[in-house]
Amino acid sequence: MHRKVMDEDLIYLVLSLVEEIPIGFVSTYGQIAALIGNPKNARLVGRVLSMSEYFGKYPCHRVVDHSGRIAPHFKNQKLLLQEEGIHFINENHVDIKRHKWKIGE
DNA sequence: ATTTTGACACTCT
DNA sequence: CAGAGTGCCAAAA
Repeated sequence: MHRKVMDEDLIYLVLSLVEEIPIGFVSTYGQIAALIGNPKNARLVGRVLSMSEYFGKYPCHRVVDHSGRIAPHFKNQKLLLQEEGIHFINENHVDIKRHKWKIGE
């Protein structure tokens, strides 16, 4: 029988997708949200990622917002991305047009 | 129960 | 892209 997706399932879904983002690419909260079937709830993805360290190590630094802006209060993110070859157009925006991850590449 | 807050997105300007 | 305005949803106050 069908039951509503609960937080733990959600966390699993989000993190398993984040884990699939290849080195050198970035995804967005909205993209992940759409992939888990909640296109309207990108904020939920951000909430999960904010607690992701508790569940293990995931490449959560490869998730940015729709304009390419990196997460506030996550100072290591820029360095981690640059180490993977991501180009920045300014202090806190990656070149998302160039690096956005498309499923199936 | 109502308001505020936050790792967001979309549409215009 | 930057800013402002509006929509969204869940957790915290």
